[in-house]
Amino acid sequence: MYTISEISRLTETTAHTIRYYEKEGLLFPTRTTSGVRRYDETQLTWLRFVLRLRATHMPIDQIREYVKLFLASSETHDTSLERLRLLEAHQENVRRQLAELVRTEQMITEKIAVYQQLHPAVKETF
Amino acid sequence: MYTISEISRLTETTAHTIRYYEKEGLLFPTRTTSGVRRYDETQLTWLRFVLRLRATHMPIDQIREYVKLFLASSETHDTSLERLRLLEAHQENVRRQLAELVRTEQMITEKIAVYQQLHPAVKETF
DNA sequence: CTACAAGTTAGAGTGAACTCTAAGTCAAGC
DNA sequence: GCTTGACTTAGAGTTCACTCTAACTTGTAG
Repeated sequence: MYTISEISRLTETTAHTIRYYEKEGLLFPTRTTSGVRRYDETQLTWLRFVLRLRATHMPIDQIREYVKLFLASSETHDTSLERLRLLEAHQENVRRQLAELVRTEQMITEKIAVYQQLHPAVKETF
Repeated sequence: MYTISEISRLTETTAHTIRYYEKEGLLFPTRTTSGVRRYDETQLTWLRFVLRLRATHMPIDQIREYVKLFLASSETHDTSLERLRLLEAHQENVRRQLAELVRTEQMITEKIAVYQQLHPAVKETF
């Protein structure tokens, strides 16, 4: 079981942010009798997953939605299909971002090539 | 020469945002005698470049820095090397984002595969 | 000439995601 | 027992990038 500072160090995320995520309904650490947060491996793995989703610009609202579906799932009401849909939607998003980045990377590379030649005849357009 | 609404349509950007970019020192349209903005092809091309940089999360501050260097460049003081450095820095950034996205895309694809199997033996961990 | 669409401005407001503050509690080592 | 440092909270503040408002002026079609 980890304290917040250990989790903070392990994920390179400030304790502030980790508490913020909890307040936003993304994390559920257990507490000691005196109210101190304790995180197990499952929570650590989950936080790492969340950070990955955040790094690829999935809004906190949507991540919370995913968590709520997970917690709401039961024998009588299976939410796995809805969670699958959420993941697929984000996958689509990630792929769009990828396409955008690839195009921009090419554009920058071309521009850099122009600068590197520094051929006086090359007309700079910003 | 285009009006702001034409530029807005051509770049799928609101006129509000285009004016905002001008206030932030990214755009320099000419003006009619009565003060109405007019954009030429160069400005259109440049705006498209800016939007590309923004779509890949280059901060407005850095884009402005690039513009300032461009405008400051002269026979006596060539800023092309500094501009090259800025572009290289952003290229590095774009590549980091790319790596992040590729990793996350793989992770989501794996997770989706798990959901799609819906094998009861598969232990879900969020 | 008039209507009205489209332009202008300064500056206020918004939303997302943190980020920090202040005031306090608690656990461990000396 | 005392100090130190890590933890707790509610809530305020910050940053970024827009986004909008209100009051006004200008361009154009009928």
